[in-house]
Amino acid sequence: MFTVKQISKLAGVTPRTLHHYDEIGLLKPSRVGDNGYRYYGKESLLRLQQILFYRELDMPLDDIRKIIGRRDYDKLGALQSHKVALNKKVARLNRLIQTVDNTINHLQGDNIMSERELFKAFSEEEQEQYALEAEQLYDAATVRASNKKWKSYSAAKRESILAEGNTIYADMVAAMPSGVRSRAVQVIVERWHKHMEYFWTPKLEQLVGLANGYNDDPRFKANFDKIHPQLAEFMREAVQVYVANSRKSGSK
Amino acid sequence: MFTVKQISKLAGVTPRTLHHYDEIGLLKPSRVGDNGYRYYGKESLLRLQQILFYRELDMPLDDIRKIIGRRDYDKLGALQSHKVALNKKVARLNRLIQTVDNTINHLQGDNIMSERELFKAFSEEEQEQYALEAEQLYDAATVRASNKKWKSYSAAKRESILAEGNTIYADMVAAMPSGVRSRAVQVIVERWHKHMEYFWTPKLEQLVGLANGYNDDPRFKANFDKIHPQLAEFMREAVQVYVANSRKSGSK
DNA sequence: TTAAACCCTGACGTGACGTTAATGTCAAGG
DNA sequence: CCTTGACATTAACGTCACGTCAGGGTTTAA
Repeated sequence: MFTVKQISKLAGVTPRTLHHYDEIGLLKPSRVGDNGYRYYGKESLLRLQQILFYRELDMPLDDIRKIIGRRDYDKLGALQSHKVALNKKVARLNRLIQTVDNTINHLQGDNIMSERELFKAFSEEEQEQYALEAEQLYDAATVRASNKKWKSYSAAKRESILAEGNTIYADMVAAMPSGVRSRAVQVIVERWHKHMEYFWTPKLEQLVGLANGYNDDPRFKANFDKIHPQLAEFMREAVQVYVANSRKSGSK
Repeated sequence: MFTVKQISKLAGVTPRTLHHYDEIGLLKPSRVGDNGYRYYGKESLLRLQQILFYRELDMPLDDIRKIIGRRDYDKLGALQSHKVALNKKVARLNRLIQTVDNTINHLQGDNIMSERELFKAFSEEEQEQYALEAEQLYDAATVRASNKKWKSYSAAKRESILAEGNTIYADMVAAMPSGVRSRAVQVIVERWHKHMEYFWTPKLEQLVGLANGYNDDPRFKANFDKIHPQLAEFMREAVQVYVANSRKSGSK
């Protein structure tokens, strides 16, 4: 059993916040002493953690109460979606950072920025339009086929394939400054294209969908962010250029 | 010249917000028509962008006004620090994501979590306490010496040193799952120790300070986060173990 | 037994707008 | 010229998540 002060220290909130949460019925103490003191148990801790996650995503306390108050409330599912939401926040912040960079260059006269560009990272919108596309790409059949191919390799082979992948992404990060259209980057995209065939043999258009998936699908995005916060986004643009070019030269 | 509605669409704020900013003298229109209409010019856009960046970092509007109102206000410098602050936010979110993962495992019974762990990503604290130490480490003399040594290398040599560094950090990320005390990690720390001598020859204790610097100094931290969001923190712990062990075996 | 450190309940304050109301302005089409 | 609809204005009260007193009781360690 913890007192308000103890909880407040643990969770980084003030006692007043706990009073407030009690008042509005969001987090009631497990037990109230005869002296009126609030005592919280371990379940309260877990519930408070959930509340803080939702609050982190700017949800009104009233809505939070409604959600975690439902008797069929699914803790695990909620945590999964917290992760997705937090990843989106990270993506947004990364776009903001990109905008800061652009603005710095803009002020130094190195590039020009339209009015829209100045703010495009702030306004949400224009996200998720690729969601359907990605959904379609990662359908059950594709995933099954891809898994099968992967499992057919020896452990050593798998190691070396993963290593090759890491090298490609590392090279890509190194080449980022030269821009998505640069020869250097496009050569790496080609290596990446070849590399993908260890998993499945994508058609040219599917490459774009795959690169979109790197951005939209949290499973991938998180891993890419570890390498470089702008890598997924950069890859998407680079692959678009690559596919556009390949089509031109390939179809004549 | 833009009207309130136009600005609001561009920047993703409501007209009411612009009214409010006018009221409190944070962002006044470039011109007010005879009809009382507010008209904003391009300078206003840039100023609004700055305001939104500060707001993104949860700064009170009153403070924002004071800062950008100063006549020696440095736009570029501000943007630089926006970047640092945004990167800190990203790092925090990554820690939160890590906590979500841990909690998921915890609920599935795969690991146990202390009360502190449940919340450690929320509470800020335990950042920056090494600030002084780091300050001391990066004093002018050290930095000068380090720069001098670095400049004495040929361009090719520098390239290869940087590459070696990248390899070490990549290997470190790969070895993270085995824990800070594992043989694998400690061997890599030793390689890192050797590697550092290209820059200067740190005394054993200074290694700890250096690794702390990776966490505390935003210049380094941002770069480490690009490789892996927990790398800087992991290095700090690993180096502490390394130094403790070296002292034991070295001094007998 | 006394001080320090904790607890309680009101109740009002605050910051950044949202919302509503009542009213004026402008551009386009009939 | 007149209407209509989308814009603009000011004024003023509402909201949300607490912060901040004020006034008073309780617990613990010296």
